[in-house]
This record gives sequence, C-alpha cells and structure tokens, in this order.
Amino acid sequence: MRRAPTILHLDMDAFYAAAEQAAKPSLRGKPVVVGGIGPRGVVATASYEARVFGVRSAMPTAQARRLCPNAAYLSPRFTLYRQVSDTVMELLRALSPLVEPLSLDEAFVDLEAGGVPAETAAVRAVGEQLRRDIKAATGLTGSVGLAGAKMLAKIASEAAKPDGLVVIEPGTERELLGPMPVRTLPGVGPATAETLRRAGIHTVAETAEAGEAELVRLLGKAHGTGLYAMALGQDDRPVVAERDAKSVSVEDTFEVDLTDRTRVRNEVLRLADRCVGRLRAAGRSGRTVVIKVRNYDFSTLTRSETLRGPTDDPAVVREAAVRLLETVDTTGGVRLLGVGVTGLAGFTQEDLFAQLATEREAEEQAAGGAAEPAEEAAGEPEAGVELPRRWHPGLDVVHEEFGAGWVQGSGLGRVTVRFETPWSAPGRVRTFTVDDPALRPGEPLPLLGGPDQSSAPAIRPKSVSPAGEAESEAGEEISRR
DNA sequence: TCTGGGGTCCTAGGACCC
DNA sequence: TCTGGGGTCCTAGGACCC
Repeated sequence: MRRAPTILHLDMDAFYAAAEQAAKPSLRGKPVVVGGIGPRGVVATASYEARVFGVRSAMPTAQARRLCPNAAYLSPRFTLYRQVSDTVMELLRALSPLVEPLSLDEAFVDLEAGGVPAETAAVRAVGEQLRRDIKAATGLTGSVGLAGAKMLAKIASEAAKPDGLVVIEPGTERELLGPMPVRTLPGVGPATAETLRRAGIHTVAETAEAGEAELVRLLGKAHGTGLYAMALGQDDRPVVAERDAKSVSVEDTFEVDLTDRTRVRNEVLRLADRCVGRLRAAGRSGRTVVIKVRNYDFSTLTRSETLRGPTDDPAVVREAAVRLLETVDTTGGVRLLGVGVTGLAGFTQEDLFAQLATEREAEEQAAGGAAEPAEEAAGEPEAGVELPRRWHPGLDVVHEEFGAGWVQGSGLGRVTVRFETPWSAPGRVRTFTVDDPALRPGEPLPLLGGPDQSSAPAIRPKSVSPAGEAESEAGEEISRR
C-alpha cells in the first residue's frame, strides 16, 4: 500500500455505446445498445440513456428490447473501438512507462513510475488533465480513480462514473470500504457472494471480521487469503506493462442448435482455421488444443489434447480438434462450438521435430486423400456463390450518390441507411434493396477531424484514410521516384 | 425470444517420476 | 505382493472479468 494515491485507473464511460453516439449524430442523447443483434445475443454496452430503462451489460438483447424498444440496437464495430482505444492508451503512455491495459476501455497507470510527485494535489491535477486530453482527442469521456493500490483505484473510478474523478486517500480505505457490499471487491462474483451470504457475510467489514481462516475454509486457499487481504484494503499487486497472451480461442453460438454431425464437424474445422489465423497473426504457436461444446441445455464441456510440441499449423489443429470432437456426444443439439490453443510458446518457430512430424502427417493425409474435409463441406455455401450481403445494424456503408452513412436496419429485402458522418448534422434516412449495387460496406470514419476541422488532433486511422489523404500519399510516392 | 466472446486464474485428481 | 511423500504434467471444470 503506497502512502500517496499514485495508482491511476481509467475507465471509459459506456465505451462502445459512447463511441457509436460520437460516430452517429442522430443517436446522441438517445438510448443506444451495442451487442449481439441475433436471437441469442447479449448486451455488451448500454448508453446511460438506455440504462434508465434497466438495460445492463450481459443482459440478453431480447430482454433489453422488451425494456427499451425504442433504443438503437447496434452490432459492435471493434475496428472503431480499437482505433479510439489506441489513441487513449497513447495518452496514458505519455504519463508513465508503466501502463497496464485491462481491455479496450480500461487501464492502470503507475504515476510514481512516471515521475509524478507523490502528492494528492499533483496526481489529481494529472488525472484531470488526462480527462481533458481524452475528451479533446476522442470526443469521449472517461472516469478516473486514484488510490494507493490497484483494487482501490478501480473502486474509485467506479465511484467516479460517469465523467468524474475520485481520489481515495491512503489511510481512509478501511472506513470507506467497510459498509460496501462484498460484491464491490474484485473477484467476488455471484457464486462467491452467495457462499458468503450463507455464512452471514454481506459487507466488506464483515468479510474482514470473519478472519482469514474462516474465509479459506469457505472459499479455498488462494481465494480466501486474497479476499481477506482485499477486505483489509491490502493490495500490493504491481502495475505490469506488457503481459504475453496465454491462450487464443474462437467460438460461435448458433442461432439454431446444430444437430447434423457433418455440419458440426465442418464448423469445428472453420473455427480451427480462424483460431490458427489469430495465432499466426500474433506470431505465436501453441501446444494444447482445446474444443468447447455447449449443448442445447446450456451444459458446457471442454476437451483438450496436448501435442508433442507447439504448432501453428492449421492441419494439425484441425485434426486435433476433430479428434476431440469425436469423444463428445452431440446428438442432443449443439448451441455453441469453440476451438482454442493454449500453452503458447514464446517463440514463433516450431520445434524442428514437431515440424517434421507435421509435414509427414500432411503428406500422409494428402496421399490418403479421398476424404478431405474441405471437399465435403455439405450445407456450406461455396466461396463466392450466393452469400447474401449481411447488413448488420450500425455498420458503415458508402452509397455512390449519397455518400457515407450507416445501416439503421434491414429486412424483407430492404436496407435502411442513415446518411450522416461523425462531424455532420443528424442525417436523413433512405431505403434501398439489399442488393443495390450503388451501396457497399464502408470503413469507420474518424470521430473528430472531419473535412472542416482538419487541424484538430484527430483520430486518423491509417488503414481507413479518407480518399483525399490516400491520394496525396500516393502522389508523394510517385513524386519521390 | 434466456443466457456472447475473449480472456485469466484456481482446484482437483490421476499419471508418472524420483 | 508392503508402502512414503513430493513435484510436475495433463485434463476437466468452474468462477470471474470486461
């Protein structure tokens, strides 16, 4: 526990929903829900206007629609959120070399390591300036917590929401935490809270009074000792800058349960390929392949297999995944399938022996050839054939005549588009047939720095440069030759 | 119209080795 | 034909977080 509140926790306010409101002028001040749009979707983030109606994160979208039928329901656009996140993290790294991102919208910063004087007034000033800088660079608000420990900084930023800053002075934490419900403490979820409730423990103070031995008896060694320390406000975990990922996984929930064995197998093969794609993109390889199966009744199981050496070979992961699938009874219907790789190696190159084995297996497979999975993709549309364009609500589009806009809704062969940009006035709506050739998918536009404010410190993602910028870059390229 | 997708960490039992 | 512990790896499941 530090003697000055030099650990900062930043949490962006209703991040995904706020980014959508910044991008879509017609949604500002209105209820917005970002999450899964399908029949089995859940809410990722609700804007504060939607929270008034009781909409919460992790709630089924169907339930949210009942509570708040007039909200805009949008699919997430991670490209945009990542761009905004990069801008924010950049600002944090200007404060200190020790920045620990927890997600796209949340991070710890060790201000002491950044040379900020260990005094309340100084850290408060840094926090307030950070909030102004974030607002100026992204147009979004974030809340800041400052304390002498990670746990307390996080609790402080929660208390500061929305758009605020809270400092917990070292020495006041026990008094402050005491009356709070145990659920306030990180690591206490529904199951732990229920166990504690049955033991008559409801508040942080009661948790501390229970004593370490009793908590270990109730919750096990690691959780019990950890919770006891937290309840006393003791938390010495350091801010850790970069942590290597330990696993990579992908999963899909299907709109309708899968019953056909061949279809299940094909989905597992697809997931294995996607998983390896992500693994390779990260320059990693892994040794243990895991599959996940969620049944019609939501019961979930995993099966794993550890290979002789790490791999990033799609054929190897596919084969392991299918082998594992064969040990699972899927006759009742499958709601979700997942494929993951763990035991990630710190190096990119495969172990030589594993590589040789892989090549030999591939040769054997090719030689035995007739039943290659890709050839028998029954029920899967072939690439390039028939795939109807899916106009998810919220997606960016460009129309040849009307310019940039976003999909407001689609159905019955029609798609409704609102034509507006982050820096325009609220725009108007037009409807097209879903296969209108003048309409095509677009890229997220920068939230700030539209044509009329080109000097503003804007988010200008390089990957989606507006036409003018791309042309001028190309021009430079040519002129240099 | 019940319950996403991507992660982390912990526990516990059995195998296997010393 | 009786019996020790400890350590590590693997597998499966569960809690929790955003």
